[in-house]
Amino acid sequence: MQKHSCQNCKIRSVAEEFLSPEEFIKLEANSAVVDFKKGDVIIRQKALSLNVVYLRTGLVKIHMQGPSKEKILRLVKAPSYLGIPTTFGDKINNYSVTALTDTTVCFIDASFFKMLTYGNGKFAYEIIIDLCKNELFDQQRHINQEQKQIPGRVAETLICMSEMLFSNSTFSLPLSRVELADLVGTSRESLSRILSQFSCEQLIKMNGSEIQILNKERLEMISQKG
DNA sequence: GCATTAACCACAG
DNA sequence: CTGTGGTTAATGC
Repeated sequence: MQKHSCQNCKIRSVAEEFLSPEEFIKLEANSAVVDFKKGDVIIRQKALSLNVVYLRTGLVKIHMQGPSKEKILRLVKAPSYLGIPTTFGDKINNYSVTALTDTTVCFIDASFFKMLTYGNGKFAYEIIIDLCKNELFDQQRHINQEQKQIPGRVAETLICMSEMLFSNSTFSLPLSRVELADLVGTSRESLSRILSQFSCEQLIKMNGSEIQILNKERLEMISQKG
């Protein structure tokens, strides 16, 4: 186990700004830093949940095995808490979290994390803010996926990745085609076709996992009208 | 009916 | 693993 100091941590969460020195000492005693490699499962669906995770560095996918196929719910980049809903809301994890890059996380004992929220309103408030933002984001994406056609969903996903994840019009897809399809909510084949279609129309440039957005305006139009 | 959309299958690189 | 072509089912005009 890595040695760590929570109070001196350079990537503390917003909520942690409201912790007292005593709480930091307790947090330190109730948490552990762990490194994961790309592809490692950090939180496993159907496993007992005994901790909350704080993603310190790296990128992960939150995904869920549905009745028929796998669904990627959301990509999350550090820093962020992971697994709060499933730890507070159920004993058993409702979803998995898998590393898309090498990552460093902090496991925090669930009952201790609950104690923190009982005793520190400002800490809890920041956690709630975070959860609410995520819920709004999920609702928005859910309704978009429900009501847009596949080109619109793909365009939206590409723009979202470019803006929210990489802040760059050129980026390296952290997902395979199958995973991207699971994120967009379509088949691998349909996704593949849409991408090559976008590429033909000079909306994007693509080789392998490298994507460059060439015509964002047009992509946004496609995203809008679904 | 006819056109469009998207999933499923098969196969090739 | 990924791209493409053919086929099929559902939906809308």
